[in-house]
This record gives sequence, C-alpha cells and structure tokens, in this order.
Amino acid sequence: MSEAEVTTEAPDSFDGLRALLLSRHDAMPKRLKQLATFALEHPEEVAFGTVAGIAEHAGVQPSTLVRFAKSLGYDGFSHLQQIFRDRLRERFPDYRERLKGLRSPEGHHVHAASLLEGFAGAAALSLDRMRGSVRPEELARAIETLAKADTIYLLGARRVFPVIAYCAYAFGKLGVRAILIDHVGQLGPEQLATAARRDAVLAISFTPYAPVTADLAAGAAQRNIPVVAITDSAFSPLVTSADVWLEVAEADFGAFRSLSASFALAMALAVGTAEKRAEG
Amino acid sequence: MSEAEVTTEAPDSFDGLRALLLSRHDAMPKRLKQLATFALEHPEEVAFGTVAGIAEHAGVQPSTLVRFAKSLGYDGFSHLQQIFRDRLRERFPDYRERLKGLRSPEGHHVHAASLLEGFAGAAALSLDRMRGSVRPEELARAIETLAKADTIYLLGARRVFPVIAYCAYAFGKLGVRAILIDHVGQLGPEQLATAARRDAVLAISFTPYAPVTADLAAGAAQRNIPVVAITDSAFSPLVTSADVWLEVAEADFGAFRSLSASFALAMALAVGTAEKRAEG
DNA sequence: ACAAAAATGGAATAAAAATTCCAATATATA
DNA sequence: TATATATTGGAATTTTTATTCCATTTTTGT
Repeated sequence: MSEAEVTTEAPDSFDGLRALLLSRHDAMPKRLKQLATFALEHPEEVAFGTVAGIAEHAGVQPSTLVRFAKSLGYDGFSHLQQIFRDRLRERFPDYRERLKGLRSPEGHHVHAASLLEGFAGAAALSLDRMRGSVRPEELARAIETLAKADTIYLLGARRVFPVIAYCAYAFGKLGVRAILIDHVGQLGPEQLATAARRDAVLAISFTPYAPVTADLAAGAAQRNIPVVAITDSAFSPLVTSADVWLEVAEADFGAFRSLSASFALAMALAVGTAEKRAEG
Repeated sequence: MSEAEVTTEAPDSFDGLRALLLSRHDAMPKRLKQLATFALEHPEEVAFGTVAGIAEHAGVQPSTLVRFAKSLGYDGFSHLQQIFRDRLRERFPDYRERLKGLRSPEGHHVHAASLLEGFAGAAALSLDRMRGSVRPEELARAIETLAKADTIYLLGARRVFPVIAYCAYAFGKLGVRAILIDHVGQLGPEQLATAARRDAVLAISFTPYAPVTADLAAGAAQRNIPVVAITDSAFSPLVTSADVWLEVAEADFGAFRSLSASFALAMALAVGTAEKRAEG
C-alpha cells in the first residue's frame, strides 16, 4: 500500500468497522479481503484469539493481520482487536434488551422471533436426544456396511428427502459413488433397478412412513442388497428390511419436526464411510 | 497454601466455578477472597484483562492472581481466564472445547461416535449463534414480504438445496403456493420465467456461492420481483439483489457445515408466512 | 508469647505474543 | 516487455504478559 494511506478512518465501533470493511472490500488485495471476510464471519475468534491463531485459521501470515489492522487506520492488531472485544462486552446487556423487546406487545416481531426460537429449540433437543438413542457399535456397523459397498443408493422421500439429497452432495464431495433416488417422473424403481449385492442402500423414513421408501427398501432386501436404515422407531417398516438400523427421534414444534439430528447422523455416516475406505 | 491442596476441583464451566468460589469463599485467605469477589462481580474484566490490569483493579499483586487460579486447581491464570472467555463467547463452551479436541490433528483417525458428536456439536453451535445474527424486525419484514406474494419461488442449489427442498414440502403442507426451482435438465431460468412482481423469491446461498443462485436472484430483482435471502455474510452476492436478507453463519466440522440453523430459520419463515396470511 | 505454617508482595525470569523488516513474488503501468 | 509499485511470506526482534521464586509479613495453634 505504498505505506501511508489510511486517511481518516479507524472506526471505533464495530458497526462502523463493518461498514468500512464492506465498502473497501472490493478494492482490497487478496489476503486483506480474505481477512475482512473472516473477521466478519468469526468475530468472536478475532475478539479472543491471538495473532498466530487467527492467522492460521484465516489462512494468512501473522504479519498480514497486523498490516490489515494498520490499513484500516489502527495502531496494530491489538487496537483492532479492542473493537471486537468491546462489541462482545456489550452483547450481554444487548441480549437482555432484546428479550425485553420480545415481550413488548408490538405484535409480529415478537411472534416471528419466538417461532424461530421454537424451531431452534426443537432442533437442539433432537440433537441432545440422539446421544442416547444411537449406539456407537451400530453406527460403526452401519459405516462398515456402507464402506464395503461399491455404490450406495440413497433412498428417502417427502419430509426426509432433504436429508438424502444432502447425502448425495456429501458423498460426491468425498469421492464415494452414490446415487440419489429422486423419483423424478416416478422412476424410483427403475433408478434402483441396477443395484446389486455388492452395493448398499441407505434408506431414511419417519412416521408417517412414505410407502415408496418402505417398498423399495423391502425390494432391495429381497435381492440381498445390504440395507442401512435411519428411522424413528422399532415399529418402522424399514426395520424388517434393514441389516443395520439407527434410531433417531426428532422433536417437533407446532406441526413440523426438526431434521437436525438426522442431518448430523447422515453426515457422520458419510464422512465415516469415506474415512473407512481411505484406511483399507 | 502449604503447597499441595487442590484435591479434585478445577471446574470447566462458569457455573461450576461460581459454585466453587461461593462454597470456598469463607475459608479463603484475605487476598484470595478479595479476588473471588472481584471475579464474580467483574467477569468480563477477567475475561478480557491482563494479569497486571486485573491485579491492579482488584487491589492485589499479579502473583496473587496466579496463586488464585492454582488454588482452584487450574494450571495458571490463563487457564482460569479461558473459563471466563468461554462463557462470554456463548452458552455452549463444552461444545466448542469438544470440537477443538475432535478436530483431527493431522492424519489422526476419528472414530464414528466422535464424528457424530462433532456434527451434533456444530449443529448446536450454529443454532445458538443464530440467536445473535437474526434480528426479529428483519425476520418480520421477510415474513411480510413472503405473505404478500402470490406465489413463492424457492431458489437454492448444491449444498443448500436440501433446505429449499424442505421449504417446498413445508409450504405445500401449509397451503402456501410455492414453486421449487430444482434445475432439472438445467431448466432453472425457465422455471423462474413465470415469476412476476406480485410473486416473491426466497433464495438461499452460502460460500462458496453457487453462481446460478446469485444469477437467478439478480435477474428476479431486475424484474422487480421481491427477493428474500438467507445467506452467510454481508459479502454474499445475494445481498445486492435482496429486499430483505437474513444472516446465518453455520459452524463447520471437518469439511462440512451444518444446515441446522438454516432449517430452523426456513421453517420459521414458512410457518410465519402461513400464519400471516391466515390473519388477513 | 513463641514457633510453625500460611499468605503476601515484589522483583526476576520465562513464555507468549505482537510487531517490524526485508527478501521474494505478484500486479499494474508505460 | 520492461520497470516500477504493491503485496505477500517468513524470520528476527521487541514488547507485553504470565509465571516463578524468595524474602517478609501475617496468621494459627499451643
């Protein structure tokens, strides 16, 4: 930056800093831009971390952090960090204020926010419950089964379709061959027709169990294709078809159930499978 | 302290620490008692301060602070300070710590159960963070925008496709007309072509932003179709196209980010929209 | 009141962290 | 394409911060 520069900036509030970062962002050199993004995405890390630690996480050199601070008009990194710390200090009273605001009979803000709280709460509860219901040995067996398979067929419909769609993304990223049965044009059975014994099916279904999923899983089991199932109770139709099954009971809020625990479990299966394959 | 002591304490949560401090308080020597009181009255100062600074404010010697920490069973002041910092950071310090421990220190194999813990932890962390980043007024505005729309077009690709797919399910259940842009046959632009001013677009995109999503959202904005966006930073290309945008920063574990917070937010939007319509 | 043990203050030392500096690389300008 | 200019990486240095140590004071138990 040819030294100098800096003109009149160095905002002393977090909001001011964010504004400056946003306005300058496009004109910044690569590494500084990287830091700007990182700082806004991980403000607590900047508040508490050390130059070395933050630099590593953000993928830059320590010196770049100091330069970054100076280019914004601060004395050095420590000065910049102060802004982030001040903001965190303020957050406690802020939060209390916000809760107070929530109760105010101003109507819809309140309601919208409590909806969000409700869904977040249900998700957190589901995650917590899962600790008790998924047994490590079963999980390990499920991973083994998937790891041995040539191709993994992903089966799930309606409410749980998002989970299985995400599996397709994750397996792809991990280099594991997987086929998403998406039922386009109601071609589910045909999409699964090529599956053989050396493959495996990962099926997910919760009450009210979508008939397609149960039927296709049963068909696969009859053809001796290994089936790994994620479902919500021992009464699920998937259980009879499955070689290994994992139990997940999602909590609900209003009419809608969370999917958070299922996602976490699905991701663990995907990464576990990829790791297992890398080993052997 | 005749050296020794310490027995089995060193609580790793703030609440545990407070309990210990209160129970021991009466039996403590003068200066340590002074510090116990100070620490509980000025926790943020302990979280952010330096040994010298805190010592001065509390009216003791720096060495006393170190002694204080050790008498509670910690390695030293820095260790004690960590407890205070974790508390300020969020209410899930255990998760953060656990995540740190789980992150494979290179080549180290993480077994199945800790994978699951890791993903569950990332999800919980994301949910908790969302409390801070989504502002109730913005959420209410987003809901209003969607409630006014005739048809809602759902836009999201790759990693976030599951979220938008779930929105399609939820809106359908709730009797809200919504169209999922699923890009089958790369027909995304055509699927969105019928959208008009009286409609609205709900778009989701996180880093690395899928170009289609940004492009289609920008196109919609140019045609004066209201756009509600869920994204992860102010730098997102969606921000420029959006009439209202909501910020969600998902935590990651290994190479994969959680989607839990996004799901909770999407569900809140869906239910909020349906309720708003039912009202008037 | 006396000895023994504990607690304290403060300087000395060690450890950790921030900052500076310069050579190497990349980017823009003519 | 050549030259100037900006950017970056990384080691060296300085500064800050935590910790240790020991002499002195205070407290405790007899």
